[in-house]
Amino acid sequence: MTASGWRITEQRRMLAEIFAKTDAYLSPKDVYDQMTVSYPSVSFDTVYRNLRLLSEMGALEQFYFMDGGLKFKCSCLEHHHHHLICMNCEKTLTFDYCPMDHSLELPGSFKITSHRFEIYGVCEQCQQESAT
Amino acid sequence: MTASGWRITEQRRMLAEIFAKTDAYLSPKDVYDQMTVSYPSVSFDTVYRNLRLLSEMGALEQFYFMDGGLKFKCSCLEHHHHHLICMNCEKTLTFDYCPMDHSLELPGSFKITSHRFEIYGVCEQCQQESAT
DNA sequence: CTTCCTGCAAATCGTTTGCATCAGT
DNA sequence: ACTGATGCAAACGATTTGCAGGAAG
Repeated sequence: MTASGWRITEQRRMLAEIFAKTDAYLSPKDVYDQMTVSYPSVSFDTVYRNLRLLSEMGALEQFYFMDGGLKFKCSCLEHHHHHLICMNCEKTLTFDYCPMDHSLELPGSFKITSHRFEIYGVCEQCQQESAT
Repeated sequence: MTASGWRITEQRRMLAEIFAKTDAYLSPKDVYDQMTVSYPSVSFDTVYRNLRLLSEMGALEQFYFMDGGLKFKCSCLEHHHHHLICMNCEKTLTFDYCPMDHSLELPGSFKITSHRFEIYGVCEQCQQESAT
């Protein structure tokens, strides 16, 4: 997976494992916190460097939340899709509906290059937990 | 406009004018730069304070771009709508289509609280200018 | 053994806060 | 005059950079 020209270090292997295990968006701090559990000596900048490296390689999706906070998520495989994002646990669910597939009536000759569509809310699990 | 309990200062009047004149998203720095032209002594924190104040009052829409950068825009009147955003000049066009009006097939019992839909590209004017 | 990666410390950027002074009412 | 707003400087959090030592190939 990381074997495309880059060295496989323990830190990178650990990073990959963390993202393989979750379908949530993680902030650099989330990742750092998880890393330090089993590897207390990692430094914050190594986390940053490797997150950036992995997202430039395309292994991670990088993304800024509603509140401007930076997050990363495993981008494994994946065709075009959008996300449901739980505001509580920040796990994501994907769905295939894309508003761009529909004939939007857009003002004049605007050249479209990209779009962004996300739905925010509370996932089933978090609803149950908060109901207790 | 600002007369709902707050003092009308020259800085605030100027802020309002800047936003009244444009339909672009402006970063705090954009605003600051425009303010200093005719009022060189404003401070950055006053800009921040008033931007925050005006968006809490609902006069400005606050928003984090694709790149995580904070932006503001006049929210005058306005019913529910979404934006076309020019990546070049950051002006915005609004349109009424909303993907949430359509029956999306979403996974299970996710409780939706909000959504975000934006289209990015290049506006007509910027296309013409770059064509020269 | 060489090169890349790491950890540390310091730099930077955007934003916020505390405080004394100044301006609006 | 009173109170809230401003400007300054310093604090702050998140992210980036330079550099010397350490590990992967």
